[in-house]
Parts: sequence; C-alpha cells; structure tokens
Amino acid sequence: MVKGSQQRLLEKAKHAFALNGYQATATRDIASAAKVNISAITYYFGGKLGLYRAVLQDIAKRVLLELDDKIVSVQTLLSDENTTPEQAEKLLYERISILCSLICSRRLPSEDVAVFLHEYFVPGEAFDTLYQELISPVYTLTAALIVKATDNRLDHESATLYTIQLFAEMFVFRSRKQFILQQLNWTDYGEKEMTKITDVVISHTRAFLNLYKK
Amino acid sequence: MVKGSQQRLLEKAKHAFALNGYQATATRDIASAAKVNISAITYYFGGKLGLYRAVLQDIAKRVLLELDDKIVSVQTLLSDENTTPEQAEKLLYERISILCSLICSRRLPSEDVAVFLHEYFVPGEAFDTLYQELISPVYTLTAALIVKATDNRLDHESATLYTIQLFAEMFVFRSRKQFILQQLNWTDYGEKEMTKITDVVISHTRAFLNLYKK
DNA sequence: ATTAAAATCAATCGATTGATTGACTTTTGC
DNA sequence: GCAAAAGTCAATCAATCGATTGATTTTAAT
Repeated sequence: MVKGSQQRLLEKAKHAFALNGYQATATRDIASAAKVNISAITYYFGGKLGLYRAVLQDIAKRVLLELDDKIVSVQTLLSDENTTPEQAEKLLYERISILCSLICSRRLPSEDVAVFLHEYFVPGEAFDTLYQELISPVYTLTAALIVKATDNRLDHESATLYTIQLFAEMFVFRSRKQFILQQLNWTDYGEKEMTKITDVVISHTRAFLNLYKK
Repeated sequence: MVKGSQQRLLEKAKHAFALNGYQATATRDIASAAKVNISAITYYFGGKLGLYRAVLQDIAKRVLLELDDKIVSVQTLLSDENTTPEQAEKLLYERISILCSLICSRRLPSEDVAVFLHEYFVPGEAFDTLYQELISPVYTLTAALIVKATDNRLDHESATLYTIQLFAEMFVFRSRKQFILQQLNWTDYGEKEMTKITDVVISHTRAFLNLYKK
C-alpha cells in the first residue's frame, strides 16, 4: 500500500525541519520531496505552521509512547504511598537511561530529536504545542520522581530546577554531538559510548541526590 | 559626538539578531533602525553575513575582556607548576561565578548572550567565527582548570566533556529563563536569585570534583 | 450510473528578501 | 581650492517566500 499524500507530507516535513528548522525550510521543498503539490499543505494542514504543529504532535506522540512502553508506569508508583525513596531513585536512573538512548541513539528517529531541540532552544510560534504535549508531562513526572527520591527533602521547585538542568545535560550530548565526538576521538555514539554517556549523567545525578540524604 | 553609521549598524544589528536570530532578521529593518541606507551594509560589511560576523566578533571581544578583567590570569597560574589543585579548584569556582553573572545578569548586555546562545544552539554559516574567537579559548582554559583541580586524575578529554556540560548547565538558566522564573515563582534574576543560581552550579561542580579525590 | 466530495494540479498572486546600481553629497589630503 | 576618496541615497533588481486560485481528476456513496 502506498502512503497517502498527508502521511508523506508529514514525513518529509519532519525531515526538512530537522535539517534547517522551521524558518529556514521552504514549503516548496517539502512538497517537492513528498511528490505533492504545494497546495496540499494548505489543504491538509491549513498552512506551513499547521504542518509544523502536526510534526511536533507526531514527535510528542512517539516519545511518550516510547517512554510509557519501556518504563513501569511511573504514575502509579508515585501515587503509591508505600513506594520507598530507593525505589524512586532506581526508577529515576532507569528513566535517565532510556531518555539518554532516546536522545542520543537511534531508538528514536534522529530527526525527531533534531526538530525537538530546535524548537526547544529557539522557541517560536509553535512552542506551546511542544510544551503542552511533551515537555510539561515529561518534566512533571521526572521532578516528582526526584522529590520522592530525596524523601521530600527537596521541595518541588528545586526539583523542577534540577530537572531542567538534568535535561540540559542530556540534550547537550545531542546538540553538541559533533564537538563531543571530535574532542573524545569517538566516531559515533555506539553501544560503548552510550554506556559512558548514561553513566556520566547518572553519576552526576547520584552525586546531586547524595547532597540531600541523611 | 555622533556615532558613525558603521557603529550604529553594528549596535542595531546586534539588537535585531538578539531578538529573532540571523535568519529571521531583515537587513532592511537593521538599516532602518540605524537610520542608514541599506546599501551601507554592503558598503561596510560586505553583506548580511559579514555584518553578523562582525557582531559575533564584537561579542567575543567583550566577553573575553570581561573575563580577563575580573579573573587573575588563569593562563599564568596554570603554567605555574607550584599551583595546587586546591588553588585551581578555587579559581574554577570564581570563574563559574563570573560566567553565571555574565550569562544571566546584566553585567554583559543581554543582547550579547542572546545572540551567542542562538548561534551556539543553532549553528549556521558563521559558527566558526564564534568558535574560534570565543568558545575555543574559553572552553580550553576551563577544561585545563578542571584537570588541574583534580590533580590530573581526570584526563583532558573527560574534562572537556564536563566543561561542555558545565556550560550547558549555566546556559539553561538563560535559554529557559522564562520557564525557570515561572516554576520558581521568581520575577527576575536579582541578587538573591543569582546567588542561588551560582550556588547550584558550584555545588554540582563540587559534587562532581569530589568523585575524583583521594 | 450519477453525483457530491476529496484530492491533485499548473499557474500565479502579492509580499519580502538581500543585493546592486548609478547619481549625488560630504569629507579628506595636499 | 580642488581632486580623489568616502559616504549616502532612492530606485530597482532577481530570487524566493507562503498562499491562493480555478480547473481537472479521482474516489466514494447511493
């Protein structure tokens, strides 16, 4: 079965936006790559911005699906009063591990991360879509996990602050990937390198959490 | 004395690039704001890209000047064999403190940081200018300081990796400033808030360095 | 088979982009 | 004082942008 025009547009748009961001991408190039007439963009998505929003929603959907699939439901564990700080800490590390592989390796299409990071660091008109559909839910859960891991010794706001920094630390492995590869004489993020990256992030987090233990 | 056209162009260009980045800024608007004919951009800077490069060089100059002014020359201390790891660590914290205030507060024009971060996270044709004139020298010195602070227990590459993450941690306070203000119920980065920010970054760094002590 | 809806198409619109032209004015050096 | 250089100017260039038009073809429902 041949993919429909709408689906092809979505894929090629994601690819183009990943390369040059929203502003620098021409709808003509997207339509051309999708082998579709330009007017189809207005027809299906209402315009360039609508197409971009659809791409962001698609990315959010994929990421959340990937996170929910691999992690034992964090939500239920958090609402359980019997969950110990140690369990929360372990769960946090598992979550970090998965996020690292999502951000840096090929578990998630490389383009998804590129589009996300572009909109994250250079917020535009469509940032609210990204925030509501992806950032807010993921950050909220992570911060709650950190609070639980410190046995409520860290308040919610400080945990949110650390969450933002934690993600910044993970994102930099992708956004500055070329620079890191060059500096460390790596050729790519393979299995060995991913282990090191994950270890670094987790050890930093552990060192941070240790500041809030008895 | 009235500023020359070239100087006015440079200032207004920085202002415009800070608002919307390189791509989304029109040379017409810059020229109009500087009360200068459009052709002056070609005349003085060879074109839009040349003007942007000039802005980046100006920013690099200001930052390096600010860093050299406030810090006892790190270069000489590093080349001195008698410098102890403790001295290097203390110097690193001073450097972090200054960098935090440069990045987050008004010691440096807000526009300088905005332009820098935009080019840093979305590298374009002019990234090499930013890298050679600012990123490379600053990162190299910082990494060397970290190596010395761990008494060479941390190799140069790992120190470089941590340097990248260290800057990512500081940059996030600016690039996600609105989000952080909202989450922490702050209205702005005042003196009190800057102290907390600096403390957070330094305490993370200290926790990291402790991993490499006897 | 007929008809309405969905989809696709080439052509083009108006707006904006960065850059250039060539004439004009001001400043500078001697 | 005068010529060369530096600077400024309105006008306009070709290219590209997102969007729209109106006609045409394809699909789906009855």
